Amino acid sequence: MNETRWLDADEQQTWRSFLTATRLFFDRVDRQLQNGAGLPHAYYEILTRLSEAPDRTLRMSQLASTSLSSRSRLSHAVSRLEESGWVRRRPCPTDKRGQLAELTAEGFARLEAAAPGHVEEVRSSLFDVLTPEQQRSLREISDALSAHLSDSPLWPAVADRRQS
Amino acid sequence: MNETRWLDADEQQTWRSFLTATRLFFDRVDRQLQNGAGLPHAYYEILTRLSEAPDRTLRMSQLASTSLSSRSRLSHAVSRLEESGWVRRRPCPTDKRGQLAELTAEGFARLEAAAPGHVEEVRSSLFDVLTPEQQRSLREISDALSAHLSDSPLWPAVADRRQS
DNA sequence: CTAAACGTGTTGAGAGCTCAACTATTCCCG
DNA sequence: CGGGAATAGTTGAGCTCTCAACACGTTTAG
Repeated sequence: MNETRWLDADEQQTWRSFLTATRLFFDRVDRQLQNGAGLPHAYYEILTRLSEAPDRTLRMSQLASTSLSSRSRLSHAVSRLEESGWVRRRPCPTDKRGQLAELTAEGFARLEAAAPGHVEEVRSSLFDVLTPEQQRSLREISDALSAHLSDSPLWPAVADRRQS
Repeated sequence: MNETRWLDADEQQTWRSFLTATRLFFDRVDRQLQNGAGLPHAYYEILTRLSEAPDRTLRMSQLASTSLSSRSRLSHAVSRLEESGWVRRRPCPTDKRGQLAELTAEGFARLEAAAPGHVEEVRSSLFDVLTPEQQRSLREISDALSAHLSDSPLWPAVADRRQS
């Protein structure tokens, strides 16, 4: 291992501020959804991705990657969503290993009911706080990070993790 | 309730990209710490804040607010850290309700051992990916969000939550 | 001075997430 | 074709987090 490239004072500040901002922000989003719709944000995302898919149906693995979930997490989540009746599982006709997850009418209704409160929270806690210029910057920064992080695997490799 | 102010296409993109970036990034940070030091990031932060305090000691409530933790979470966390021997609890001399949390020598050593790997992850996954200009923007954006979010309470009010 | 309100910290139940192990199916290559 | 490797998804244990309820000390107002 080489010498550690420590953070200088400026970087420290940036890092802590970023940490604080994201924690506060996502806490609010999670909480709003939990209070307002009885749904954790991860579940809301799953329902959203399903709602946008053709036939409101996706393979589990597709759903896992688009909703940034591990397979395991998704599996647990869908089980719970199935118990609640928002999602239905069906075997995949073309691949006997596969499973399809389908958003039910009840699930869609639930999502529609939850959406306004959620969007309002995102708008008021994020967009309303930033200037248009800052919004553009945030977009660029996020794109850069996403691009970099999605194709640089952690360590050698991780077993049951993320995407296909 | 008023009409929902939905997100337009541009905002949608920004929002999703932000979501993706932060999820990927914090997943990596968490995982690096978990693998490299056997510590969740929240615990690392607690140890860090203690290490910076006078006598490496803080009141539980102080520690909760500086580490962005709820009281309850902190209480559980400190219990676990105490079992591991990284932290010690002592009654507060000036307020019989209070508790002081103190970082032990072992805890400090653990933190020192964990730090290089953690910093390297933050640097390579965050700072190395952004231009100096983007780093400045990120700082401004984060400051704006933090400022806004820390003094606008959620809903009417929330019981057992965050800071003093 | 006392009673109510408030502040500080803890606890236990319930939920979600991670990790590792496992089953079942499909792919690939000799 | 046959067998090993890769892929799809699930499961259960263990851990952390949240929420609500609680216990106890402190402050404040009548």
